[in-house]
Amino acid sequence: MRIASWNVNSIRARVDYVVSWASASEIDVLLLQETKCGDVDFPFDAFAAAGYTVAHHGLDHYNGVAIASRVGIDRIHPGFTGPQRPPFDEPRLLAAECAGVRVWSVYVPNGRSLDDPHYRYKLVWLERLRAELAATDATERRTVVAGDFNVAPADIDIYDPKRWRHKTHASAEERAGIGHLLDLGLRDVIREHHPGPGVFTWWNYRPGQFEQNRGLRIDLALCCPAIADVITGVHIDRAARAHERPSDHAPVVLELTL
DNA sequence: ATGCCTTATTTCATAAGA
Repeated sequence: MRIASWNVNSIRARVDYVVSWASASEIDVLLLQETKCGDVDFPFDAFAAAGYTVAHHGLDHYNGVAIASRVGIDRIHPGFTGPQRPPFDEPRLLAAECAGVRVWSVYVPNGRSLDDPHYRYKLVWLERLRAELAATDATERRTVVAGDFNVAPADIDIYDPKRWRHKTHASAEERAGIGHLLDLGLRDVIREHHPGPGVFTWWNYRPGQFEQNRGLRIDLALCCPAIADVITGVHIDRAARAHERPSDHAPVVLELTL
């Protein structure tokens, strides 16, 4: 079974490539972030033509998350449990069950800068995600929580840590937010399978950044122990980032044997 | 010190991303 996660930076801008990539890569379950469209504008037909059923949670041209599956999908749950006051009602979280695995597509708020109100929002959002996962016994059942977490968990996840020392994505508070998710018992399987430096999932669009591998590892796949134990490979598909008119994120592919 | 690029919509400008 293959489960992938990809921040596509607008699904409508590159739906043909995303669907063809998923088919060619034999992805069974694809978690998408930043679809940047409302439900009525999501290109369901293009996915259906390739055999994927899609659950989408989007509102307008910001945020938006989806789960595309060719192995069935049910128990779809958008957002946090219960009514949410703005901005916690932004479409950034979607859970569903696919072939016996509970999958979560996650798009953590950016934070913008350490002195911006969005930074505090980001920290609270991460804590709410922790509470949501704890309430659903995420570590007790087959669970994959993947997406764009907008946090580089450690200095090794940044091409130039000094440059990011006082910026969002690298602060101790944000890293603690990720740490609390791991404290639940979830495991960072990208890092487990790729312990060395230079392992990134995002590169700035500016010229040369990708070519020189000046990136960040901010897309994560956090798995319960039962899933983490049966993962046979983790692949960050840099070819997709090298494609014409790409997303600024590369897809992360998990190969597992259930 | 700042912009570089890309997306979308309120388009020849702005907000947001990370």
